[in-house]
Amino acid sequence: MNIDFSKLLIDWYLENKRDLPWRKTKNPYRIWLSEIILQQTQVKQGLPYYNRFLANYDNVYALANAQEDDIMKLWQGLGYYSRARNLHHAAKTVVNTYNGEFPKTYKELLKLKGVGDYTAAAIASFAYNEAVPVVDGNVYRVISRFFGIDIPINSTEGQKIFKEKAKILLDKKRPATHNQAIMEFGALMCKPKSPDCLFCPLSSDCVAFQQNKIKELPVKLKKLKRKKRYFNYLIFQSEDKKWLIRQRLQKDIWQKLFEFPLVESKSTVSSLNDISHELMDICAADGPRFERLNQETYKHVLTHQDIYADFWLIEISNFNEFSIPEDYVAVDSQSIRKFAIPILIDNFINQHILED
DNA sequence: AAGACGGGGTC
DNA sequence: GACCCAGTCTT
Repeated sequence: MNIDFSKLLIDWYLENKRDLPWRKTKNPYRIWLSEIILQQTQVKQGLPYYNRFLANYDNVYALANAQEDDIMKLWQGLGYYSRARNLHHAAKTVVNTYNGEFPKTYKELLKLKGVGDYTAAAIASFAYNEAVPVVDGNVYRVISRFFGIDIPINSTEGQKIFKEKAKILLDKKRPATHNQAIMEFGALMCKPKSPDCLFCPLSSDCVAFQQNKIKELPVKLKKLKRKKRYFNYLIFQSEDKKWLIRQRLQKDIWQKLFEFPLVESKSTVSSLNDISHELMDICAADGPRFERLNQETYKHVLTHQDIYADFWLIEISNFNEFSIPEDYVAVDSQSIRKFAIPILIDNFINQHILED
């Protein structure tokens, strides 16, 4: 049965697989890079980032020697920015601790920052053909449906059950191909919505298909408390059209990205009188002119929060007249492009050409 | 064991 | 609006 399952999967895979660059190499650096980028990210979204990273950082030494801010800039727009920070950290580990050679086993790979259970198994099997099963969202779905398992895939018990199952199913003779196959199968055939069961090579033995439970499986616990946050960005603009930005360093969203001076409020505010900021005290004590630049409040949706953002213009003669704290950087419409910024800010800049 | 962490795509 | 995506780390 295991052999049948894997053989059918692999036969299907060899006929139907997509042509993806990280499948053409055994280079652990490239495989690792692709796996980090593809965490919680669709191939279509990650592919251009993979190519850009490789064009800029051809090998682990180049990446380890890079400036973190440059890596963040290259990562801009991909989300889950801890991946980029951990990527850099792990690159330095490989260079400094492993003498530039990637660890060659699942167990050792697991020690790298940002490399968890899935990614360690992916690298170990793809690059070194180690017989360890990958268990990602696709694998959970395929196994859940094929065996008709309705234990929640994101429960502790579910994780254990599905990982055991994946291990039993693995074709130990060709783990790399098997792992690629089951994930590709989940991505292209056994999709979350409207899977192609009529063309599925496994449908005759698929419990979910036979019992008409495709729509019910897999089961997933949903526990998402969303909160609303209200951001008021202050665009301090000098007469020579420069703006102040600052890096986010607190333990919060967008860590290490840059943004305009920010005041968070309990709800949307109708004027700047309702908020205060250190820079307003420093630069604009005598009631400066200000206006709201955006017509509609921006709504930016994240996993755990909805952000409502307004942008306020505060015109200043010249930053040199004031003692601006050192963590602020003055940029113009060109130089701000060098900094990693959240997509929300990027959208705003693109929609409001604040130049002449 | 539960929360936090982005942005894009689909239905 | 709800769900999903080649998950991991922190608390």
